[in-house]
Amino acid sequence: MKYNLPHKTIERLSQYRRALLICLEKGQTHIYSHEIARIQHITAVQVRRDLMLIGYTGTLRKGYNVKELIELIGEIIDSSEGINVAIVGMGNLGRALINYFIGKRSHLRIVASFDINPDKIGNTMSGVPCFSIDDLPQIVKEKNIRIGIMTVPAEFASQTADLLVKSGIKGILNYTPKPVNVPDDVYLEEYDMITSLEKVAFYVKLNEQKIV
Amino acid sequence: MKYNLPHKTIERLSQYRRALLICLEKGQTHIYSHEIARIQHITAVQVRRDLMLIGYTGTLRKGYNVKELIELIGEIIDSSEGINVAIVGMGNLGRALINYFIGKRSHLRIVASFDINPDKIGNTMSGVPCFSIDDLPQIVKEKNIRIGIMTVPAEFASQTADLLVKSGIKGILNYTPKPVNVPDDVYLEEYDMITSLEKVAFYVKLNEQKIV
DNA sequence: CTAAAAATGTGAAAAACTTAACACTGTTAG
DNA sequence: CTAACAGTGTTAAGTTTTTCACATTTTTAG
Ligand SMILES: NC(=O)c1ccc[n+]([C@@H]2O[C@H](COP(=O)([O-])OP(=O)(O)OC[C@H]3O[C@@H](n4cnc5c(N)ncnc54)[C@H](O)[C@@H]3O)[C@@H](O)[C@H]2O)c1
Ligand SMILES: NC(=O)c1ccc[n+]([C@@H]2O[C@H](COP(=O)([O-])OP(=O)(O)OC[C@H]3O[C@@H](n4cnc5c(N)ncnc54)[C@H](O)[C@@H]3O)[C@@H](O)[C@H]2O)c1
Repeated sequence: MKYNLPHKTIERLSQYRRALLICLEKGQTHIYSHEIARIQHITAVQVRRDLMLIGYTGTLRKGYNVKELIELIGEIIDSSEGINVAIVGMGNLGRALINYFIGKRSHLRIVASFDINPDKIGNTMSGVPCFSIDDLPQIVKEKNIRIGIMTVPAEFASQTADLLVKSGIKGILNYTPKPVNVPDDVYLEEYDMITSLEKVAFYVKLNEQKIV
Repeated sequence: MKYNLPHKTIERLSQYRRALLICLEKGQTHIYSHEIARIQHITAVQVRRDLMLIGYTGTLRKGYNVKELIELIGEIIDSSEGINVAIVGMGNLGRALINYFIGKRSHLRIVASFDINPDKIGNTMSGVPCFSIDDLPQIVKEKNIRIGIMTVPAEFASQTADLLVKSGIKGILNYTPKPVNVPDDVYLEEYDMITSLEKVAFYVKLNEQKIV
C-alpha cells in the first residue's frame, strides 16, 4: 500500500462508493465534489481532499467520472481476492445482517455462520450455512475466513472473541455491547447502538437548551 | 449546559457508563482510569482528560467512584425528563433493535413503532405498539416523541425522514444505507454496517501487507 | 520517618483532521 | 474574442483531539 490514508478518509471512501453506486445505477456518469459532499453532509473541500489523497483527478467543469472513481476506490480499500467473512450468533441481529449484506459487495463474502443452538445449526439462510460453534476453528481454516462478525449474547462476547482469534481470524466486528480484547495483529471494530442513540439524545437536548 | 464537550468525549462518556454499569453490577465500587482505558481500548490519559472535562475528581490512589461517576455522566448526557423514541420500519432490524434497547436505559423510552404493512400494525413487541405510518404525525405529537430511528427499506429513506421532520421530531438515527437530508435544527446520525465491515477488511488487508 | 511506588490532574506539545484561500483551467454568454 | 463563471487541486492556516510530561498526593515498605 503506497498510501497512508487517514482513518476518517477510509470511512468516507466507503461512503462515497455507496453513493456513487447509486448514481451509477441511475445512469449518472459524472458527479461534482459538492454533490458528493451534500449527500454525505460534509464539505466539497473535504471530498476533493480525500480524492487528492488517493490520487484521483477529475475533469475540470465536469467533475468526477462515477465509474472510474468507484473502481479506484475499490482498488484502494478492497483486497483484490476478496475476503471471507463469518457471522457468529444467528439471532435477530445476525439474521438481519446476513439479509442486508448478502450480494451487496462482491469482495465481502459471508461464507458461514455459527450458533450454539441445535435448532439453527444445519440451516441455510440467504445461501449462508449455519455451523456449530464447536466446528468454528476447523471451518475458519477450511474456508479461509479472515473476518468475524460477533452477534452473540453479551455474556459470550469474550469467549467468542477468544475463539475467533485462536482460530486465526484477523479482523473482528463486534456488535455485542461488551468490549472484547484481542491481540495487536487482529483489527477490532466495535459498535453499540445505544451509544449512537445516546449521542442523538444528547444533541437533541443541547439544541433545545440553546433555543431556550 | 455549562460544558462544551468534544463530540468524541460524548461518545466515550456513553461507553464509559456502559462499562461502569457492568462494574456496578459486579459490586465493584472504585475503578482506575487505566482500567476504564483498557476496557475501551484507549489510553488512561484520555479517560482522565474526559473526566476532567466533565469536572469529576477521583480519589488519589483509589480511582473513581463507580456509582458517582455513573450518576454524573447521566446528569451530563441524559435529559432529566428522559426522551421518547420511535422506531420506523418493523422488519428484521427494527425488531432486533427493540429487543435490544428495551429496558436498557431508563431515560430512552421507545414508546412506539411504525410500519406500512397491515400485518404488523396493531401488534405489540416487547411492550411497544406498532402503528400505521399514516398515523405517525399524530402519534408523535400525542406521545411527545422527539427521536426517530429509521429501519425502513432504503428506497423509503428520504420520505420517511421528511415525514419525521414534518411531524416535529428533533433527532434521527438513520440505519438505512441511504443518506437523508434534514434541516439544521434536527440532529442526524447515520450508520451503515457495510462501512464498518469495509473498514475492518481494509485494515486486515493492510496488516497482511505490512507483514509481507 | 523517609523513600519509592502508584495513582490523579493538567498545561503544553504533538498529531490528526478540516477549512480557507486561491491559482488554475475549461466553458459559456455576450 | 473575451470576460465572467464554475469547477478542480493544493498549500497553508486553523481547529480539534490526543498524547506527553510532570507536579501533586496518598499509600506502602523499609
Ligand atoms: N438486537 C439488536 O439490535 C442489537 C443491537 C446491538 C447489539 N446487539 C447485541 O447483539 C447480540 C445479539 O443480539 P440478538 O438480538 O441477535 O440476540 P439473540 O438472542 O436473538 O441472538 C443470539 C444468538 O446467539 C446464539 N448463541 C448464544 N450463545 C452462543 C455461543 N456461545 N456461540 C454462538 N452462538 C451463540 C443464540 O443461539 C442466538 O441464536 C447481543 O449481544 C445484543 O446485545 C443487539
Ligand atoms: N438488516 C440489517 O442488518 C441491516 C443493516 C443495516 C442496514 N439495514 C437497513 O435497514 C433497513 C431495514 O432492514 P431490514 O432487514 O429490517 O428490512 P426488512 O425488509 O426486514 O424491514 C423493513 C420494514 O419496513 C416496513 N416498511 C416498508 N416501507 C415502509 C414505509 N414507507 N414506512 C414504514 N415502514 C415501512 C416493511 O413493512 C418492513 O416491515 C433497510 O434499509 C436495510 O438496508 C439493515
